Amino acid sequence: MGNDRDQYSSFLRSLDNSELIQYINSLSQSQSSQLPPVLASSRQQIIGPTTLESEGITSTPIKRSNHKRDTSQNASLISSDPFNDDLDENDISVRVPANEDEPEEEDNEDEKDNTVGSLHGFGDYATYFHNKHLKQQKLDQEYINWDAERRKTLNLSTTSNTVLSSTIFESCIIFVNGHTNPSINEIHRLVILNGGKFISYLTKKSAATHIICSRLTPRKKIEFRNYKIVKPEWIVDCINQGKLLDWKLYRIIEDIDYGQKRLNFNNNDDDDSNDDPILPGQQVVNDSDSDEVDENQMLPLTQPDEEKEPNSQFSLQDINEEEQKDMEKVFENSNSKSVDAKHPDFLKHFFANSRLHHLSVWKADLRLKFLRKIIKDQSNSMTSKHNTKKNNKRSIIMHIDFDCFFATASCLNHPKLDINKDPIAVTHGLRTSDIASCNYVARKFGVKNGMWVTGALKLCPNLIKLDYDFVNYEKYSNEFYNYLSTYNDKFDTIFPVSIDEVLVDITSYCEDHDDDDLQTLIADLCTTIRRDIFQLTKCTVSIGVSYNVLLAKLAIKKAKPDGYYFLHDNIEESIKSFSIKDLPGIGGSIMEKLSTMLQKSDRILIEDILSFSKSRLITEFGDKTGTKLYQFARGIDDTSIQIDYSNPEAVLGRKSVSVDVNYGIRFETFDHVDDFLMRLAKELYSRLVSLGICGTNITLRLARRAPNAPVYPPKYLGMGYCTYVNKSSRLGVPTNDWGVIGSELKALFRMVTVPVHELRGVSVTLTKLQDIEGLKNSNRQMRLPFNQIKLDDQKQNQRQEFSKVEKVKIQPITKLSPTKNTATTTLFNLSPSKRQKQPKVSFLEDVNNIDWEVFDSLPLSLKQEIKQELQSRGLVSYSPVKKSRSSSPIKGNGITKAYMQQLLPSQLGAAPKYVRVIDKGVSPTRKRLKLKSPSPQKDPPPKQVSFQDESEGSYDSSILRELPSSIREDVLKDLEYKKKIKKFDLKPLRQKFNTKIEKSEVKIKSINFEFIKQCKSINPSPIFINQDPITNIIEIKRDLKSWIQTSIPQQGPHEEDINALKEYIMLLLDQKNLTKCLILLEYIERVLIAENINFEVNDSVERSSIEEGIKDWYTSLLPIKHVIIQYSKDNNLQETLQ
DNA sequence: TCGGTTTCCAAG
DNA sequence: CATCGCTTGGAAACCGA
Ligand SMILES: Nc1ccn([C@H]2C[C@H](O)[C@@H](COP(=O)(O)OP(=O)(O)OP(=O)(O)O)O2)c(=O)n1
Ligand SMILES: [Mg+2]
Ligand SMILES: [Mg+2]
Repeated sequence: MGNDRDQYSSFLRSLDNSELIQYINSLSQSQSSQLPPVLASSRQQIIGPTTLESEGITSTPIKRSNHKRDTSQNASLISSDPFNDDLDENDISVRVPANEDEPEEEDNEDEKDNTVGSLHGFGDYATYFHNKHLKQQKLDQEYINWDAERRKTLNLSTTSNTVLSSTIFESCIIFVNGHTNPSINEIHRLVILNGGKFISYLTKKSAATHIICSRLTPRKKIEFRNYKIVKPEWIVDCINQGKLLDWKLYRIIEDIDYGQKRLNFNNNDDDDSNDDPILPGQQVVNDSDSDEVDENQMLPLTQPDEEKEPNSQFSLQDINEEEQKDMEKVFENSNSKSVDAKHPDFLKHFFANSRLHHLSVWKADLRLKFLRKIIKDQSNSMTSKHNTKKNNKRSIIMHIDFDCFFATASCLNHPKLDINKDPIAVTHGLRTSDIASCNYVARKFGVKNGMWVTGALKLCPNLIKLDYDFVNYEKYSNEFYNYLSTYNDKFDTIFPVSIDEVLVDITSYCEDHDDDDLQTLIADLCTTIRRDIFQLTKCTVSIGVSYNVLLAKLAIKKAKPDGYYFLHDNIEESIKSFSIKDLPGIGGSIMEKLSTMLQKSDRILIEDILSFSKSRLITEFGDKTGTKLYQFARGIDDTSIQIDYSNPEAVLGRKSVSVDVNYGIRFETFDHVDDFLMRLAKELYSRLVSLGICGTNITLRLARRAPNAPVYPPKYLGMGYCTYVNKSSRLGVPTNDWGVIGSELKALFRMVTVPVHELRGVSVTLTKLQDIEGLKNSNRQMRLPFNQIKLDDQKQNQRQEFSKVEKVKIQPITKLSPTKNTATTTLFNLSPSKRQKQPKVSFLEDVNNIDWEVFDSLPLSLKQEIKQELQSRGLVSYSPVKKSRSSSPIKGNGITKAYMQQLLPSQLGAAPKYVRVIDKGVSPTRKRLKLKSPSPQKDPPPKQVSFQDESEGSYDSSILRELPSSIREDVLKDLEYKKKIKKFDLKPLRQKFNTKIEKSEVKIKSINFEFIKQCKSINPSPIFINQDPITNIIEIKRDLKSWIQTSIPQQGPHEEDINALKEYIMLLLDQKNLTKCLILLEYIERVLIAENINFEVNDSVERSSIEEGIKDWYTSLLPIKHVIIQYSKDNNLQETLQ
């Protein structure tokens, strides 16, 4: 099936835009005669329940029966379809809902997937490919004939041309993969002119004899392992020498195969390692011990509860609130059994208890503080000591880290326990719960951080489990960092690594000290620091010191627990016995690979990899990783923690913001997912606001239950073993608007087609970040993009709301589909006899609209492919990348590179209030954390720092939408605003429209293979009469739409623009492309109507302006319509243009 | 070969 | 009952042209 899928996507790729649209259209057409029959047979998808489900509709029996009626109607309509077999099969597979009264069926999803998937397995595609294939062969033959003809007429001397007609490749079927030289078109030409067959798709039936390619990715290597794969030179040489040369001389694959091992290896990691720890040391624990285990673990477990109250020294209110919430939670739990991500407060609850979340937030906060300090220092004293530091001197790095931090800290809540004697671990649960930190007593048994409790208990049955105490962790850490800050003047850099660890550059501190001197100096320093921190926190830290970061980290390994170590002489020798895993950046994966390379199953030591050459390591691990391995093994590390003071943000500024949840993800319906995505968007929004940034790129990452993984993973509400899918989209403009983000996320989710019940994890990442300050500055000039975003957003929301709320409305559309289909069909046929007068509604149907309805009901596999294809062409409406690119006039301008979006003039008084409301509701977790923080560094950031200024930075389109209309009116009435649009955007758009026409002219010539173009020019053949040779109808539509949307508020289109459109239409008519004219015109009218609806709710002033614009549009269209009608009359065609 | 996107890995 | 498997960044792999 994977192969089939590849073929299908390459089929999709092979279509030009018009063809692709036609194809998608055809999926909804019961009697498309223009397109391969296979397409018509796909029509059955219309009736699937997916549309309803995917839009979150609880379908009513009435509606469903309507669907059924449609089905039978369609089936009977096309009973003459030559591919009736398929149809019957489809009809059989149509589920007869036994209990139509049940609005939601979860298994529905399953069934639909299976039946539709298998149904669509391949029969249909194969048929299509076959037809396509035949067509290609026919074209090839025609070209050969034409070429022969050409030679004859031109009396071409055969000697001057290496391309001779011959039969060299008579027995060959050639397929080209990827980029080649000569190009695929050239190879195509060469092959068919020399007797060979050329195929564009690798179907099973028409297996190629040879595959031509220059470079193979590992994956393709596996895919093509049964083919003869040769370099392009083979073709050229064969022709030059006039005979078929041995392909083996041109093979591209050496006999070595790396691919497989990696694959297996990847399958092995993850959960299994947790379940069955294969650890060195004491593993011999009998099951008979388990009785004791229970006793031991129950006893200490009760202790944390007794001592919960002492924590409440901070912000009593918060604690009380939290307890209240917890009570509610418990109450709700008892009712609904479980709190998973469906619960509205899940995020808050989850993050409040997630250690990893805390670690991440802490780390980010520390980094931010650090960055601010740097900036402050820099502006305070330009002649900083850092500039005078000697670079040639070897640096000295100190690594300070708390010993088993969580364990130690939690243990302080339990005076009866001895951290040095009792085996202690911090964890939530009893069995499949992670151990965040275990003390060194437990580690002697082989217990490790990150291990599951069950695994740890096997190693250390007496393990004592303690609760988390995030508040105290933070407190101790603050003591730690505050203490270190007293060394600010002495140390070069104090770089925060995490809540419990720092890297310190003490090069200057150690300056002017000889070796002996240096050792005592460092010993004193370490002793002092360790003593002081212990006094402050009652927690022990260890310190490692050496000449670079790598060695410092290795040194601390030796120092722990509760010690320090200065690794200074005989370095290469003394690091030999470290495990590979001790090297920073070398984890389980690399270690596994090394162990297979070395055929060594136990611990890999540094000395083991000294034998590998640098080049060997690079070929195995890649450029950087290989080099790093090689150098690390020799104690070499050029990682610097020195800050580039001229541009601190380059190193320290964050590059992405994300919200991940891979726990508790259990959804049944699309509604659940949509709601959750919205909540994620809001969470993201609140983080963005508090950071004062916006982002341009959004990525949705989904974890899906792996095929072989159990539905219920070992860990309660855990994710289990998963496969992952990423999908990203460029928003075109920076935003922090949760409405925009949420809509985009929903759209992305629909693209990746992970069944809702298989979902185990969701994460959202925003990248291409920009400071909100910078955006505000260019605000005035750049309102248009914002306007577009808003419209896009509205449109998307409208689609959702539309189907969700207004069931009545959706029904006519569904019912209309047969009617509309005939309308569309006539467009393609241009057959007057078939034409009938259509009600206006159906006439205004459009690919972008109908098809989404139909599209949503397609089988997931199909949907995915088509979506991908659409998006990769930038055709999908919810991926407005091209539009924003093309219509953004200031793009690329160095200073104002931030083009504006959501910011409104800051004199709008009411907005900030609104912002705060949103802010509060949206980010409770974060807020709470901040409040609780006993940090004394809460003072407002220095003026120089460009972050912050939350209240002002939060104008965005979601806010605009909900602003009182009076304010919105002010915005939209703003004359300057409109002028700007005219000035900055309309003209470029008009230019663009003109170039579009030019481009389409060019494209006509180059749209297919070169030989076809030649073929066409000599003999205007009818080959393409049914195809639309003019490029990119959707692109044009896209431009049309933005043109319409921007021009409506300006009381209609500019005259020149209309003229351009008219010329374009006439050009199309010249090419006898009435079809496209009609499509475009229909589209314009449809957009106008849609815009009309969009503004329906607005107040009267704005309303009248809009109406005026729309009216002007209709007026402006009249001449164009006239042109078309005239053309129709001239050609004896009736049209239904009104 | 190049640039954009997706996948993988690591760390705390 | 359980359990709270995040977040960021770098690098490799992939992919299309
Ligand atoms: N997989 C992990 C790793 C760490 N942590 C938390 C708990 C640790 O206490 C804290 C600090 O991480 P360290 O790597 O510093 O580990 P410890 O401080 O626990 O032990 P060590 O003595 O090795 O530093 O981060 C966690 O929750 N999960
Ligand atoms: Mg530690
Ligand atoms: Mg640490």
